[in-house]
Amino acid sequence: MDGILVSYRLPPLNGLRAFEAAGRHLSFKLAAQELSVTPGAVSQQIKHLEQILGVPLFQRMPRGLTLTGHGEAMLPTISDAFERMSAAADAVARTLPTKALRLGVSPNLTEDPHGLLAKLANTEQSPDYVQITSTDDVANLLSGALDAILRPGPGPYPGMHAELLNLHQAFSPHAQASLVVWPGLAKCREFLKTRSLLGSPG
Amino acid sequence: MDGILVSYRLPPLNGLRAFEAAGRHLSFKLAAQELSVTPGAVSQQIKHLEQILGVPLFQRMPRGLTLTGHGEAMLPTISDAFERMSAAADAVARTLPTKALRLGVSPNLTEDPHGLLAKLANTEQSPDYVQITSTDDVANLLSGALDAILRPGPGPYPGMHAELLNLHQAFSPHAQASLVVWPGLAKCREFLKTRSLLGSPG
DNA sequence: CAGTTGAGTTAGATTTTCTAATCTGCGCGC
DNA sequence: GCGCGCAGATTAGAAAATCTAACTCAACTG
Repeated sequence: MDGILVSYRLPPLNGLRAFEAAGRHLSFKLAAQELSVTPGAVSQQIKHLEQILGVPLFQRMPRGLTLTGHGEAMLPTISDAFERMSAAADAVARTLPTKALRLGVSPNLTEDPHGLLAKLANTEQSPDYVQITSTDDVANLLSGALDAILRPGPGPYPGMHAELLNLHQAFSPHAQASLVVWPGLAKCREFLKTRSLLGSPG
Repeated sequence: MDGILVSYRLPPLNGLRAFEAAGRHLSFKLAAQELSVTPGAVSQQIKHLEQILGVPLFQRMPRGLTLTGHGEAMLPTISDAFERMSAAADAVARTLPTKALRLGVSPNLTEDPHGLLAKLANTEQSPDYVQITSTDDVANLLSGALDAILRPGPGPYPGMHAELLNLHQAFSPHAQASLVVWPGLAKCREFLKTRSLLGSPG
């Protein structure tokens, strides 16, 4: 009958996440891209958060965003808190979700005249520790469906570990490509082996 | 075509919330109580989180819980991050969600022989700044449906601002009651007025 | 002035999350 | 030693949160 339990008040966490991304980009559109949803979803989440808090966080202009004083006051702490959570979770999470590194390769790179992809996928040069999929979509990293992605060009990929490689036997039409992985996987054996199969640091 | 956007990886936030509460209480049941859900929901959320992270966070015994090494490593940082978020949001949130203080009064106190409740609710002594509901349920505070709750007995109400009052014209059968509010509302005008109407510091 | 861009809004679909009921294993008291 | 109670697991189905898709609006662009 006794022992009333309460804890600190917490606004909707997904709304906070949307706020944090939108505040960082100062754009609902970019935030939506980062979160792999539509801008409308971000708009709704943030509107909901603002209703709960009772204060507006953004000043909407027909084109672009500004943080209100409240938003500006809140953003650094929220960003920081998410970063800490992310770091804590990464430190604990199993480094490799499966026994093999699940690698997505950009379709632009699969026009492969030298068969490097095929080698990676099928020959003894590509043992069990790498699984290849033909995809370009960074969302696969975010969702955890893939561990790494190989894409032409240098990036940037803020928040991820990305290495620009000189591909060993050039994938046409690109000589260089970025190998992008979760930061936590940058030192894992499967990643290092795969990297050396693909090329050398550029 | 360019401008790939990624951010830090983040496990399911609601799962983290459940983990944090369960880790603090070392009990799914108490965590569920704190979060105003059933223990089954907590169990599911945490199982999901463990699947995403790829590591177990709790060691389940038929009776009671233990944190695994991973859980123990993660808990302090996660708790800390939630506290920071909560503080940042509280600092920014409007102190009073509506113009009136929405007060819940324990049904145990409504057997009110002296009509103080009625006075509060209906007479000129209770102006527009207080709205009374007959309820006991702390979940109404957590959900934001109410701003304050008056309950017999001393608490404790960890994380909330609670004041033990000697009720002015004793509510039967209790002479003392706790006025429990969100910490952010402890200094607001409507709260102070309502408190003085109810009683004096005990 | 037409075209583009970014944000708001809505209804309906989808997915997530919760509940309620049942099951399991262990400790405790009688 | 043997029910009884307690805490957690599990499930199907219900409920709620969230997302999308389509459209609107306002301002900047050339």
